[in-house]
Amino acid sequence: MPTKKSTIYDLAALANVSASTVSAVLSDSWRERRIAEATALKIRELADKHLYSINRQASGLRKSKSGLTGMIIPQHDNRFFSGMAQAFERFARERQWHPLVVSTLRDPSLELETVRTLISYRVEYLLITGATDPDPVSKVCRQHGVAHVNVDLPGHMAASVISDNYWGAQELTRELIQRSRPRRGTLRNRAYFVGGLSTDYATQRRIEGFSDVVRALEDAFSEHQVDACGYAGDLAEAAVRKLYARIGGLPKALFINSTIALEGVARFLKTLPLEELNDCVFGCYDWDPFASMLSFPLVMVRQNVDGLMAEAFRIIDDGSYARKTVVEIKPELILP
Amino acid sequence: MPTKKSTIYDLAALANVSASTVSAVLSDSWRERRIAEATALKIRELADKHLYSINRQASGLRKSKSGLTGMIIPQHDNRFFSGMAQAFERFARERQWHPLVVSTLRDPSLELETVRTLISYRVEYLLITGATDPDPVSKVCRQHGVAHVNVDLPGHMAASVISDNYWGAQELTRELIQRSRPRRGTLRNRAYFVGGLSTDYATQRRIEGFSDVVRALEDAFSEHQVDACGYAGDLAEAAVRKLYARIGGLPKALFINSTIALEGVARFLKTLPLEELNDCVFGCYDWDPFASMLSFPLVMVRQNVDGLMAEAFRIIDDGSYARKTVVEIKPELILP
DNA sequence: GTGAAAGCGCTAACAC
DNA sequence: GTGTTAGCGCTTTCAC
Repeated sequence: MPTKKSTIYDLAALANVSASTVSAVLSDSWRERRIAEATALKIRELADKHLYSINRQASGLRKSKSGLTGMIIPQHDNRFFSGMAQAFERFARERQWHPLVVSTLRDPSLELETVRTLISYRVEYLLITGATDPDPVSKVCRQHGVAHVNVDLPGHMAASVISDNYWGAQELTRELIQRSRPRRGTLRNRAYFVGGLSTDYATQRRIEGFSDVVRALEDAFSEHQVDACGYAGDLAEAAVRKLYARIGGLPKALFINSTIALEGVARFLKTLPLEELNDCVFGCYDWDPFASMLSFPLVMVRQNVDGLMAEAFRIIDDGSYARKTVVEIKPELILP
Repeated sequence: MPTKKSTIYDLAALANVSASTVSAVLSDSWRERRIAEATALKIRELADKHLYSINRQASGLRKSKSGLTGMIIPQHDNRFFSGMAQAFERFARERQWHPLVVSTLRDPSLELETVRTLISYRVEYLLITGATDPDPVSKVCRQHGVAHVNVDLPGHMAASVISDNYWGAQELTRELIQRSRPRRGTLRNRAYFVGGLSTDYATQRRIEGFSDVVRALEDAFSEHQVDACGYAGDLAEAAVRKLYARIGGLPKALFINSTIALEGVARFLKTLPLEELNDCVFGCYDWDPFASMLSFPLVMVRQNVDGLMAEAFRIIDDGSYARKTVVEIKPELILP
């Protein structure tokens, strides 16, 4: 078992050729160099026999290319972002790039640090996905000439590909209101929005979509119909409990802004009798296979993970990443 | 905006010192070299001003170290593996290693190819997680002297850290049988196992745990109580539908071998009246927050992601990865 | 306290 | 058809 790694020089010595010949054979430039078939074969054999593995640190250094392409995401353990990671790998592999996915835990300083690290490894492209603070990250990338695209959350310094949150929220709200039945009591005869953070761009757009549709289809809209209580399940649970107490029961429709919020809401709903649940229409922005099987009917919005990635790669492919465009990709409504 | 990257030579020229001085200042060996505080400060300033970013291809090449540590997983978009990825990153960061997570799609040839690529980038450690065929991968790692541990699925050529599937299946089965109520009809008065692949080590162990407990607590056990129909939801759905037809209703207890199988089973169960569901006890090996909120009560097994990773890193830390030990980590039973 | 120089493993221009 | 050579950007030994 050879413990010391073999290099092209070792192979060159064994084959009685020079290192450049070995290099040419082992990359794919050997046809142009018109190297003898026999020489090539011999070198290939030796490489196999001696378990040669190219040192990409060396070849990357020499070529000023790493072959690496990176993506940062907030977290791996999340349906949406792990789906994005999966799609990212597929698109990267199609292009023979080596994908690197790293999570940055919604921490702006970790986002920056991670991107700096990726740059020090000389990644050639970078997808900034769901970054809390995309612009400083973008700045670092630009300064180092790294092609990059913002995904999911838009920035002001590079092209962005995001979900069409406004449209998705409008569709969901329309569906909820159409499915709902009139209720006694002004307060309960309304649609309500719960979850997310109003500092968050995506949440803002969804609230806009929600309120615009409510204003259009119903007689009135009040600020009290929106509670951007945060993303955590516990917060959403508390928010809905409070709402229930305030308006004296469930409203006719409830827009829940993320599956994580839905987890909390569902915990509260489990404490209520079934008849009450069947009198309210629930909607969730984001999709989960099990959520669609809960005991109450639920309209869900599924983001177009593939569409987002395809567009991000299209932008990188055609070199338009420096243009500060924002492309919005429509999500899909999933009926119960 | 400086488009050309600056090197230690550029900084050296600007600071009127040599490249080796810059290098010492920018790594952390400058105290030992007793470099003047003033020199160090000046160099730091220049580095910041000129956006210096170390070239890790070069430094790695020189030091024969990459600072990289890799993990392969079957897929990102899976609760268990994405949880593993998240934990992996945490443990790697604690050690100042740079984590690389790549998915290999349960494809043995992609597993090999990916590991070869990671090795060509000179990763220093490797976690082989859920690999379909761990031994060839292990072989490549050994040949190149890369420290590695099998995780989730065991191999024969390196240390392995896996879930205690036998124990978990026993616990789950015991719980199911204890919670179940006797049924009329021999066939329906039994516990059944559905999902997974019998070629898969984890499934085998779970079937052993299941059948051993059934034999111990019930009068009899038959091969017909087990249907390792595959992992896909559709297959599990069909399997349960067939079982339902064969035994004339739901059994008294059902062991579902993965959340993905549960998705399919739940689709079938939704077509049945609630009373029928409440007469059967359901168990799922693997955990999902929404699954625990389905309309029928469900006992779940949650694998100890943190425990698995902690053990894998312990093995790497203490250098015992070459010993072919198999460590089993107990999962946790989640009652409805 | 700092500089000079060698070399990590590879590629590519040029030579013959 | 293949060899020679000069770096890519960094670290580290040795020198003073």
